[in-house]
Amino acid sequence: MNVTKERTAANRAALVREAGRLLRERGMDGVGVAEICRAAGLTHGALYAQFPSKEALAAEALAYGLDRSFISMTASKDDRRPTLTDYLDRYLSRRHRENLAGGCPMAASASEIARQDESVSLRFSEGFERTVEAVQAALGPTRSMATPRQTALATVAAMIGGVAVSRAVAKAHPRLADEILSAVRQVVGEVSGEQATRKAKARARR
Amino acid sequence: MNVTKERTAANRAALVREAGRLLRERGMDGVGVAEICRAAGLTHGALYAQFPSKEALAAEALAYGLDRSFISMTASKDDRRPTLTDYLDRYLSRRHRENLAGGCPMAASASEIARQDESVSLRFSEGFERTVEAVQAALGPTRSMATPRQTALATVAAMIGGVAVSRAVAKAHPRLADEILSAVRQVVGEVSGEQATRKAKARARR
DNA sequence: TGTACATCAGTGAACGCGCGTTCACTGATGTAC
DNA sequence: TGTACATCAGTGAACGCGCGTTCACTGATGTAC
Repeated sequence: MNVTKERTAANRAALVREAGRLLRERGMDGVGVAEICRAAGLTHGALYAQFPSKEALAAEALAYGLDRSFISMTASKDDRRPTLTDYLDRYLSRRHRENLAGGCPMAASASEIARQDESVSLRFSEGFERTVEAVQAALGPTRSMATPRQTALATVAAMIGGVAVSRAVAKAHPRLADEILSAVRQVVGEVSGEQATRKAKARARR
Repeated sequence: MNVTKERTAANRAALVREAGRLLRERGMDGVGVAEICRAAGLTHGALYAQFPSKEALAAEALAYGLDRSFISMTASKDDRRPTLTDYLDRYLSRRHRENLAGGCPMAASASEIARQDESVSLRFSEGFERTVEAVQAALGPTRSMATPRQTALATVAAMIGGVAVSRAVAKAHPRLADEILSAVRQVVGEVSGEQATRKAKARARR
């Protein structure tokens, strides 16, 4: 070896990290292995010492990105457990919308996953399920006929859809993009039994 | 010319139709101009007599697909105006999820639009706005703090997200895919003030 | 601890391939007379 | 109506290009003695 075990592990981590970033930003066919390897400080041939194919790297990058995004969404705030309000504020924010490269892979790639193979669908499913469970655990009391599970599933689907659609219209209609985020934020907050605060009521009036 | 004006118009229409179908199915980089032209019964060079580039064809195909999808969602049923229930049943159905090629382009391509240029974002925005207006016009009475506009925006975002996410998990977890569709169907129905029927109550219990 | 050598992560040239686009050409259509 | 000819949609070979992957090679690391 011309590198230590530590160096090898660091190189592999860099490949996964940079692949995730670039794939979220440009999509599976929008970025080549050469560029991913360059971003990780390697030449293109190096990839195949660690992964059997670009697709395998993409699957691992997706899993890693889902982990990071989940951790970031559920991270403590001021040393207290984050509430549903925190989840929604973080996810349905302009900041998240503008952070395609570093944001949630589900919002970045939702409609492309259906075209990848099953291993990618599996990683996506795991990330989605985990998020649904976290949201379900944070639900407040609702007057809905739906079960908590149904409410959580619909909430997460709406969050992902909200960010994806907001991004899709952002170039042509930035104001509509903001309107979508705040509408989903408001309606999902109500649906999921978020505690009604003065802030929430003010938001509704916007 | 070696074709009549009628033939030329028919060829152009076939290009737009087949491009839409293939692009929804495989994405912008998943299908080449040669295959699109072949599907339309032409050779690859013919495209450039009608469109300046593949991207221009894709933008027109998106607009055409949005029209078709909108017409199909808002089509009369048994000679009466479709209700919100009809919209939701049609959109959030297994049939729609499985019909990637012929379904709504917003669900098929949501997360890819953000990476295309502004002309594509503009077409998407128009289709989205039109759908939001149709849904808003069909809303029932709600007890929400949200405005009708906000409710409609969130409803359409959730519909798109629901179908996209359901497709993303379908390969690995078909049961979860069904669960997502019916959860979004149930919760969105309540949120948008759908008239509570015996059927809706039965759906809630599922 | 010192020496000999096997390992294998990483290099970079090369592979075949399909991509989007260009272009000289064809020939039936549509038009001018 | 009949004739001459300009038009231009469509053809198919060719273009340069970047893609994912392969492979012979390098050489410092890690290991066996």
